Amino acid sequence: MEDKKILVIEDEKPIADILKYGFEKEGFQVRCAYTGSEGFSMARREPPNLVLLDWMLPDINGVDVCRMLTEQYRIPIIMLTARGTVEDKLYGLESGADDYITKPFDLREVVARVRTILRRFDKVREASEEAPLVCGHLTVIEREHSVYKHDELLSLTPKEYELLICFLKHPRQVFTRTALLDQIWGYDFAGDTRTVDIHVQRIRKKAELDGMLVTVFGVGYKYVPQ
Amino acid sequence: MEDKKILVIEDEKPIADILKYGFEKEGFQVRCAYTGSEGFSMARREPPNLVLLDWMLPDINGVDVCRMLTEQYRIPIIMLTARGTVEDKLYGLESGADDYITKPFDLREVVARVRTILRRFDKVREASEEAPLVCGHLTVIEREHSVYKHDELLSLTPKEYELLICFLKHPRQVFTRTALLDQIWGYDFAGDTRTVDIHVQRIRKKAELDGMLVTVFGVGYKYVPQ
DNA sequence: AATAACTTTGACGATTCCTTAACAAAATTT
DNA sequence: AAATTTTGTTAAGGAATCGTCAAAGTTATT
Repeated sequence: MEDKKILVIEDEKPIADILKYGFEKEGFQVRCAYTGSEGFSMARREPPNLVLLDWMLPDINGVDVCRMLTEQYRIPIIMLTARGTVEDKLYGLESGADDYITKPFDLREVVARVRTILRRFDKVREASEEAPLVCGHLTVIEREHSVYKHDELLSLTPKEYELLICFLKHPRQVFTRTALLDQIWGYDFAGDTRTVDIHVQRIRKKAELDGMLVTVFGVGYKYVPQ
Repeated sequence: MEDKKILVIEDEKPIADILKYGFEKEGFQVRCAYTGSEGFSMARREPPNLVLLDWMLPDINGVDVCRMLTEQYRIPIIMLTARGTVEDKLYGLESGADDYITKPFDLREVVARVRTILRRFDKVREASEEAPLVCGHLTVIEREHSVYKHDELLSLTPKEYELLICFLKHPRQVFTRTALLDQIWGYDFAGDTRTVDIHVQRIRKKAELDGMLVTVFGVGYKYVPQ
């Protein structure tokens, strides 16, 4: 399901337990810390995807933990606060938290907000960060719209590029010619399905995918790594 | 782009218009209903992929509409509520809504949540369809159009593949040759029924199904596991 | 407007697959 | 037990699909 890691920093064990239970039920991996320093070291040892941070902690102020975390890592943080004044909330947000939730909270609301924030971060990372797609001797950097074959930049036409990406992103999945036409050319394409063949051949040559871009006789094509 | 259908049930026309505008800009198909009963009948006539449902409606309570919808169809619902208490939120969620959004809302957040929920629903549907079909020493992954015999990929022709799938999906059921011709070759096939025999023999060899793909003398063939 | 780049089509050979025919083997009936 | 029907097996011609090339058509660029 999901495999995002959540770190809960909360000194009231019952609340920490509720959060742990609720998020694990939704498929998250959860670890709990009961003091600020403990939480900080856990975050450093194994950076989670998101931190749920209590405002009031026995040793360090939650806001300070938040600052420490955001200074070193770019991990999204949600602050848990007792029902407070607007000033408190502003203070929390200024310290670097991405959202805040007031106690008592609705567990499903917390999960929903966590999902929203994680998704936002994924989007940002997809767009800005280099998450190259490496498939054997091919490396795709979508941000650059470029494909490298052993460090050599391939010059692909638009259709070739989209087709290749589609195959590389869905290894082993069979695509019929009409499915590829629908997906890449658009649902209103009226031409011959043999058009796909031609592009597949060109990709095979340019990207040296002869044995890996496999013909499934009578069905279509699929990309089989290795 | 996307071709998901959204149904907005909201009596305040300005809000419905904003939602319609926002989602259509993102490529969704949007239809609006201004009363609960109207919305219910629209959902029944042409089931949307997701419903945005106002909590306060002139004729029926939003929660009741939600119940009516979730009882009959498995359509995800997002409740739109005025800023309410935790109890209200819980009430809404318990009535079967998948998420709730408090007014005034940020249009982009609404779109984001809708996307999240639609994606989650797609995942669930995909997962149930994509579960590999395991039959003794054979494993079928339809998405890949591949059949494994003890981790060895079999190379099957189109007719062989379709025949095998048909047998594996209906264990112990007898198929006459004409039934198989109708189903796999098509109702307009004019050839000899012996064609089926040939393919059955080839499947027996390739998939090592000698004792399991059984001849029912004078009738046809059936697959008997074990 | 002219050029270049890309996409699409048509044709033809190569490959794979399907079907038929013929005969042997097995099961059922006479 | 012989005859008849049904099924298993093999081989080969024919049909469908695919790979490839060249060229025409389209779109973008200069």
